[in-house]
Amino acid sequence: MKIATYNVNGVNGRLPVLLRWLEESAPDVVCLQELKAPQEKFPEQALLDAGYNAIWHGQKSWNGVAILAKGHTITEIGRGLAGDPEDLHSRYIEAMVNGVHIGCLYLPNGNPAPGPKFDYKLSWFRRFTEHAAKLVDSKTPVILTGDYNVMPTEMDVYKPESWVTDALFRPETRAAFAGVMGQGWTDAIRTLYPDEKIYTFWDYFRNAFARNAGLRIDHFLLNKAIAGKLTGGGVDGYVRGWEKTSDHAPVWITVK
DNA sequence: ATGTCCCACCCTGTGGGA
Repeated sequence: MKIATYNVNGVNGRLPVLLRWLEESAPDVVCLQELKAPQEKFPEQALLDAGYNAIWHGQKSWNGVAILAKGHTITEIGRGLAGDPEDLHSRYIEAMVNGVHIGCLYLPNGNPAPGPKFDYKLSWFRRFTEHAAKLVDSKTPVILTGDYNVMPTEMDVYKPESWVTDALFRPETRAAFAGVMGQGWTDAIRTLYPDEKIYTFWDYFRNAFARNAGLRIDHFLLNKAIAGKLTGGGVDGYVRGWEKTSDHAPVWITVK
């Protein structure tokens, strides 16, 4: 089974890019982030025409997450994280697909830091960590994937020294990510490529993609029940070079 | 400090978020 994550940065603005990539990459399951579309403006029919069922949690202007699947039923488990009834952002949705528990997340960016947006990022991270704790030892295979807005280590940043005060790379953020990992999750892409620079995001500014000035911020976390079934993975970086493309590239893994 | 792209509204430009 091939499972992908893709921060599309506007599911309607990027629809031609999304459909072209789905056709070429043919993932079985896709987690999308940054739909930037209200619930009623999700392009359900275009995706059905491409062969993909979908569930989604939309929001006007910002955020928004979706799970797509080809040839499999998507059984929703829930949306949103427990622990803060005031949090109305659409940043989490989870479902069972083909016997795998799939969590699709869009962790807050958190800039500028410090400040209320950074506080929100860390509190969202705490709630996510509590949720992950309940899943790591499950006998059901669990994959938590999406835009974590964290570069876990210096290897994941083209120029670490210029990012140390950024919300995506501050010590508190990296510590929060390490806290989740400490529960026993496997970072699938880093496990497959322990020594390589792997990026999943390149800023629109300053010609970042051409310079390969990238960040690795889209991750797959595998629980113990599925970590041993990982067979491959990669970044569809060529998609980042297309016209009208997202600032993220799709990332995927295969599991047996 | 800058850069670029999305979305929504004040709606053919502007502002917020990333």
